[in-house]
Amino acid sequence: MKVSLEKTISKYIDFTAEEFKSIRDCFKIKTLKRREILHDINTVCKYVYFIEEGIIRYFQVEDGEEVTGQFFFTGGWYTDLESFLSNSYSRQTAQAIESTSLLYISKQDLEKLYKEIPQFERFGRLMAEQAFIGLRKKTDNLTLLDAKERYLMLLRQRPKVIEKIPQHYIASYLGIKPQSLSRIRKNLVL
Amino acid sequence: MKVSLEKTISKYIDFTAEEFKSIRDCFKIKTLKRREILHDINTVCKYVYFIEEGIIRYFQVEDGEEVTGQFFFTGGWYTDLESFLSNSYSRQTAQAIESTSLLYISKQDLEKLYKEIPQFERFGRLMAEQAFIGLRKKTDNLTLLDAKERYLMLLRQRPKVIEKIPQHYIASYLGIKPQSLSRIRKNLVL
DNA sequence: CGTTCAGTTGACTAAGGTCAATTCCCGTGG
DNA sequence: CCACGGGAATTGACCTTAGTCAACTGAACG
Repeated sequence: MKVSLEKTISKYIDFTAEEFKSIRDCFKIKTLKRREILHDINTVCKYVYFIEEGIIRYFQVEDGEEVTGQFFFTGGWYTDLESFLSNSYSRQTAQAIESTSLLYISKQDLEKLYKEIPQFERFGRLMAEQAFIGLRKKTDNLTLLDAKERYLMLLRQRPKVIEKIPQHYIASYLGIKPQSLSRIRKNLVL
Repeated sequence: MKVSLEKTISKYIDFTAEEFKSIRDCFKIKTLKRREILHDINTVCKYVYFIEEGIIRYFQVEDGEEVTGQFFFTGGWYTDLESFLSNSYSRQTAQAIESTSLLYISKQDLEKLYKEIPQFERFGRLMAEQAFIGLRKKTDNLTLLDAKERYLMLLRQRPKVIEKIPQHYIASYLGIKPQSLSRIRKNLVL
């Protein structure tokens, strides 16, 4: 089921029907098939994407090997913030894990909303704060837990990742190799 | 040398002299001696701190062992964002590495500024965005590089950390043991 | 169907950890 | 100002966790 942009934003700020209209008018629609690329490494990420339905992952490549950084599900937001803010070339690739429908907004339009709708700046702040807190959770797990504990934490806190995502992507997200994840899972079952 | 709050904020937003007065009036002064605790684990972090001069680190404890998460220098900002925003008990401790003078603002006063000075909300957004990007750099290094590469990256990108911070804190920040860092440094010199 | 790629398993390797002894340095008290 | 005590850093020997390489199985898709 598609998630509504209006409902999602209204959880954070209040706005009138006209205000929402001018918000909604800034977003365009895009759909991706399974495995299609949303934006590629070495290009500037020019948009912020809202996931109406589907799953996006991003990954970086190190020594010829994909390292998955994060998974974003229905109702979530994706951008490469550094590339988006500074117009620098992105060092990550974003890809649909299953067929995905997105709404996306350009930097110009986002800045227009920041100016025109005072509380939208607040929305931007709240999103950035939540993104920071989410990333802190990932970093804390990486620095404080070993591989098995990280897997169990993911299982407990984000079971949807375990259900929906191919195991070799999960392995690289956890900072281990697919073989190691396979062994961890084997030892849990026995 | 102390860094000015006014100059620091004015890099991000414009404000009048009166507006800055009401900003400045929200901050109180605090000084810490070397090794003094700024805020402790299992307490709510009620303030955002601006470092006029000095160095703060925060650490978490796992299996009885301190794991340093980050170092903050003169001109930087510190808070436990998750604890601050949700009034939850902090899982980290912040401590002065050398004698440090701080300005700090409460949540009430910060929210007052967000309401009274429209562009201050923008300042909050920009700070949160920069915090996110900084944390991404740390996380990327942890997931993409091995211990030696992480040390070299730190040496290249933040030499001040290497100069000013005791080595066993740097080790845990890099996700390794002091003995391993000592060996990495030894191998570089030879 | 057959090809391809994900996942599993086994044998071995390597990066970094652990334990312990030693040296070094620096802050504190006499 | 100096001496000393204790934590920081170093080093060696050995261990553990996760990685590597390779073979095999299985499911999915064209």
